[in-house]
Formats: sequence, C-alpha cells, structure tokens
Amino acid sequence: MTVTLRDVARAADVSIATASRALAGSSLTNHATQKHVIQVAAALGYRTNTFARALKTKRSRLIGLTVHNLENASFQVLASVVQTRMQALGYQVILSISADDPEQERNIFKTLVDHSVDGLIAVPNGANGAQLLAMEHADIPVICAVRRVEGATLESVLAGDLDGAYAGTKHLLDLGHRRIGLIVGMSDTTSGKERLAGYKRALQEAGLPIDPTLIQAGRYAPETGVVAANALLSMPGPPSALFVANHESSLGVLRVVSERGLSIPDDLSLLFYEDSPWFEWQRPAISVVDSGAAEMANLAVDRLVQRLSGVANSGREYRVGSRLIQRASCRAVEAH
Amino acid sequence: MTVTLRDVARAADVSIATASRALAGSSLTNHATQKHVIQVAAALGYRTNTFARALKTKRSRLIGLTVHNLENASFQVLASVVQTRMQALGYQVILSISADDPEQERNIFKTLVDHSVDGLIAVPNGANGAQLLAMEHADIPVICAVRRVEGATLESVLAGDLDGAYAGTKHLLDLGHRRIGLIVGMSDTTSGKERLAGYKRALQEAGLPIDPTLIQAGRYAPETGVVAANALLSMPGPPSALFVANHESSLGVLRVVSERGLSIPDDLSLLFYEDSPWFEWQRPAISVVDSGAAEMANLAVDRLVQRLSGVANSGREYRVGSRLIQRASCRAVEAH
DNA sequence: CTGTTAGCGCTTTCAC
DNA sequence: GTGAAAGCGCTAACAG
Repeated sequence: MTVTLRDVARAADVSIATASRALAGSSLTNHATQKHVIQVAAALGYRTNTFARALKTKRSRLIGLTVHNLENASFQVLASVVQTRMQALGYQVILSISADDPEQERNIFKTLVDHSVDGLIAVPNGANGAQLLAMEHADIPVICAVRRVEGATLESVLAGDLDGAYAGTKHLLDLGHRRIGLIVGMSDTTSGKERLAGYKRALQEAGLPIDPTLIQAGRYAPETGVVAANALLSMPGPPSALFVANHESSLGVLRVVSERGLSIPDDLSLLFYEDSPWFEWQRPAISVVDSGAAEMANLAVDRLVQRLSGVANSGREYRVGSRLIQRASCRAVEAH
Repeated sequence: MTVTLRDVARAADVSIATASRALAGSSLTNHATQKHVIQVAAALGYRTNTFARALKTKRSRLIGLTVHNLENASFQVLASVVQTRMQALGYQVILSISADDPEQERNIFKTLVDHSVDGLIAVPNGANGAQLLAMEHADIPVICAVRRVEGATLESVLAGDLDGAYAGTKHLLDLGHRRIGLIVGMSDTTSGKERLAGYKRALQEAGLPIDPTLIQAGRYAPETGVVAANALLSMPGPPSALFVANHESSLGVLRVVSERGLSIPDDLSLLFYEDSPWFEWQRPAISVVDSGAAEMANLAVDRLVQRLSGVANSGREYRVGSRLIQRASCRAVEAH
C-alpha cells in the first residue's frame, strides 16, 4: 500500500542504500543516478517514513513548544512565530499548554522526551529546572523564553523587565503622579520580581517612599486584576494611576474600571504591560510598556536553530529591550 | 544509555515478549508477572520508544491541528481546548498555522501524513478537500471545525452562522436601524456565505431592499475592516449601524471608529461577531453574536475521539447554535 | 560511487 | 501464560 524505499530502489534499479543516499542528497556524486532516483520516487509518490528514520537516527524533526496559555498576547505571538519559522525549516512543533502548573509541566516535558523532540522552546514555570537540565544533558537543546529557571544554566530569551517597569513608572512620575498603584506578577517569577524592582527603583530615584499598600502581586490571571484594582481603588487615598504590569490581569482591571464608571484618563491614568492589538484600539487607546514579544520569539527561534546545528549551550541570557508606547490613557496631573 | 524493553525483560527475568505484554496490559492474566514487570520497568525508568512502537503499529498518538492564525479568538480557544483535552487522553498535538493559504495548507497536510498523525482537526481553507478525503481514505479521521469543505464528505463542526447573522441583523432592525452596513467574509467561505444569507433574510423579512453598497466582503484580516468601514462610513447616506461579521476585521473597524472620532453607540451602533474577552470590557462594551467557539472545540474533540476509537465517518455536519449577547454598543434609533 | 548487511526498539503471530 | 522469531522502513558502517 504505502510505497517504501525498497519499492523506489527496485523501480529505479538501484540498491536500497543508493536510493537512500540519493534521496538524502549525501556524499553521492553521480548526478544521473541521483536524479533518476528522485524522479522515480516522485513518480511513485514516495514519502519517507518518519518513524523508521527517527528510530534509526534518533532525531525526530519535532520540536516542543510549551506556553502557559494562549490568551496572553505574548504567548500567541510566540506560538505563531515558532511554528511558522520552524515549519519552514522542516520541523513540526508539538504545542503544549502548561497552565503554569508545575505538575502538568513535568508531564509535558516527560512526554516531549518520549517523543524525542529535537529541541524545546519553553516558557518555564520555574519549578522543573532539573528536568530541563536533564534534557540538555540528553542532548536536547532547551531555550527558555519570557521566563527563566532560577539557577539552571539554560539559554534564556527574556524581556528587559526591570528597565521596562522603570521606564513605565518614570513616565507616570514625570506626568506628575505620586501615588501609583502597581499590579504585578508574583515574586517567584522572574518578570514579577524584576518589574517590581523597576517600579521601586523609579520611585526611589524620585525620592518617593514605597508604599506597600500600593503594590498588588498576584497570579497571571484576569481575576488578579479585579481583586487588585478593587483593592487599590477602594483605598482611602487611592492612586491616581495604575501600572498594570501583569498582562493577564489587564482584562480584570478593564472590567473594574468599567464597572466603577471611571473615565480614563480623567479619573485614572492606566498603563499596561506587554502590548496587544486590542490596546491600541481601545477608547482611549492604552499606553503600554511593550516587551517585544515578536523579537523575543524570533530570537528564541534563532537560538534554537543554532543549537540544533550543533552549537553548544552558551548558558547565556539574552534580553530584548522594552519600549514605552505612549497612547492616550495617561494624563498629566498636578503634583502635590 | 536509554533503557529498552530488553533491559526490562532481562531485569525482570522474563522474555521481551512478556515484558511487552505486561506493560501493554494485554490478554496476559498472570497478575504477578505483570506487576513485577511493571515495577521493574518503573525502577529502571523505562519509557517506551514511541518510534519503534509507531513503526510497528502505524499509530503515532499524534494528532494534527490546523488553524488559520492565532489572533482570532475562536482559533485560540480551539487550540487550547484541543491541546488540553487530547493531551489528557495521551495524544500530543502538532499545531500548524495555514494563514488560510491553500498551498501552505497542502504542505501542512502532507507533512502531517508523513508524521502519521492518528487524526486531524482542521479549520480548512476549502481548497484541499481531495487531500483531506485521501486522509480519510488512509484511515486518518479528519474533523473540520469552524469551516467546512464544499462537496467533501467530512465530519464538520460548524457554527450556526445563518441563524446567527439573521439574529444579529434582526436585533439591529428591531432597534430601528434601516441602513445596516455589513462587513463579512468572502463568499467562497462557508461562514462568509451563510452570514451574508442570514443578513439578507432578515432584511427581506422586514420588507427592506438589499442595498449592495451596504455590503462589504473581504478576507478575514484587520485591513478588511479598515477598508470596509471607511467605505461604508464615507457613503452619502452612511449606515447607522455596522454589523461586523468578520471577526478579524473587528480590529480594523475599531481603528476607523477611533480615527474618525465616532462615539459608540451615539454616532454609530456596532455589532461584532464571535466573542472575544476584549469585547466585553471595551468602552462601551460591544454587543456580539457569539458563535460558541468553546462548544465547537469540545464537540470537535468529542467527534475525533469517537472516530479514533473506531467509529466510522458519519459524514455529518454538526452545528452549534449562535447566541446574541447584548451589551452597550447598539442603540435604538428613530425609524424613518 | 554503489551494494550488502546489520540493526534501531518494539509488537505480534506462532508455537509450546 | 510465555517464549522465539520475524520483521516495521530506514540509515550507516563496511566492503568492494
């Protein structure tokens, strides 16, 4: 039924080994033979059996991609870019969604190893570093994207979160805001920690005290936004600006703003983190610290491709600079 | 290095065949042997080689998933649901992005066959029906989702687009709108055609003429929205409501509305199609005809699971009913 | 430059 | 119930 290499060899009147070589375009020089074999193979509709090949060569031409979810705009971009570019290079990508859950992630990695992926691009949870290191040890290159694993010598492509949060906070400060609410990720994540640090640095540089009640850290989820925004906005001396450095929570914040009938930026200035196409066409358009998702994705692919071609693990961290994009959701206020 | 079945067999002091059976939990009855083998395997850290198994059994435990893009909220949901549920069933999903391009899609299908996927859930372009049929012929179940392929006997899980567009249009009509601009997909797509039909039917039932200048069909892309909205809004007698039944173009429409400084719903009523989390928290919140992406995704998985378990191709079309969700972007106007 | 040969690790008849 | 043995389709020595 399916046509095998043997059929091709027979039809082309060469040995099975020659057929294999011809199709692989290897050290073989005889153009005539090669051309002939290729032609015959095409005529027969031959397609090489990926399993037989993988069983022999131990490479699958499959790569793994793990993200927390597909709601986050950065992860959407990552998934699109990785799949499109790797496909063009002859790799297929196995997509997995970890929900940022250590145990699910553990299973995912195990399964990916079972499927002998040739490489992995992962937005890691942070708790399964040993497993990732074991993959590297087994010669499966791993590139961490967006998040990294503390203490593991893994190549990581990250955003310039500290600088980004600093720039965002400074922007708000320059506009005259003095009480700036921060909604951020948990401090057990790279981005949560760094963005918080950037916020604090900007405040300190401005000689302002850090008011812990103005800082709300939570999971990367919409609910975090509603809880945090409500807490912040219900304070006795509520902030005049909200810096939402927790992308998933943006939706929740928008909801609270809407429910409270707040007018942006008159009643409240809003600055988000990680751009999304929707932010630009909100009314008003929402200013944002863009973390460069597409650039990170491309860099991650570049690194993986390098590693796949044999380059050793640099163990290095790459950073893509953040950019403040001013739109219409932040207004200047009288400093008091 | 890697521990194989043979190692397990040796360590458990049984034949390799017995080991295989024990692990597979097959017709073997001797519980003792089985338990022992399983224990030994676990102790050794044995993991079955998927390629060797696939080479032998011709099933890969891999399924393909093809979507046009990951910007469309429905496709995000589809991808999330399919990957999460199939993973739980022990399948991995190979994600591919076709960009709605027939040629790319052709290659994707070919590659998926090369990787011997056990099944496929596809948002088809429509032009590669023969290939899909060939897959079915090769015993690879194919489930079309969101879109179908004209004239091919493939199971398809679709939205109730005609009824949805009818309900949406009727809603606008009931609100008193008489000139309703429609932005829709091309008529060579199921959804484009059906939504247009629903729109027309509602108009006809209301005894209103169909003004072709009020209908803008285009690709599923943001640009379509800007071109179409500009065309519609620049007309001598512009529509008082826009029914954007082309999800990808919503972004473009929002942009035009924003650029023109139009106030929603005072200057213009807006009704979108296919819900997105962002629509709810726009200001104003945008009314929408929700096509039930999650329900479609789940149904598609259900169907695939059935087919995978041996159920024959029903060749049937399944429809998930649409639902009108009224929010704040449509207002009543004086009928004239 | 090309053919012969030996498996990759597993499942699955077929005997016992 | 369990073992022996035959490959699945391919690649990669190793000869020639």
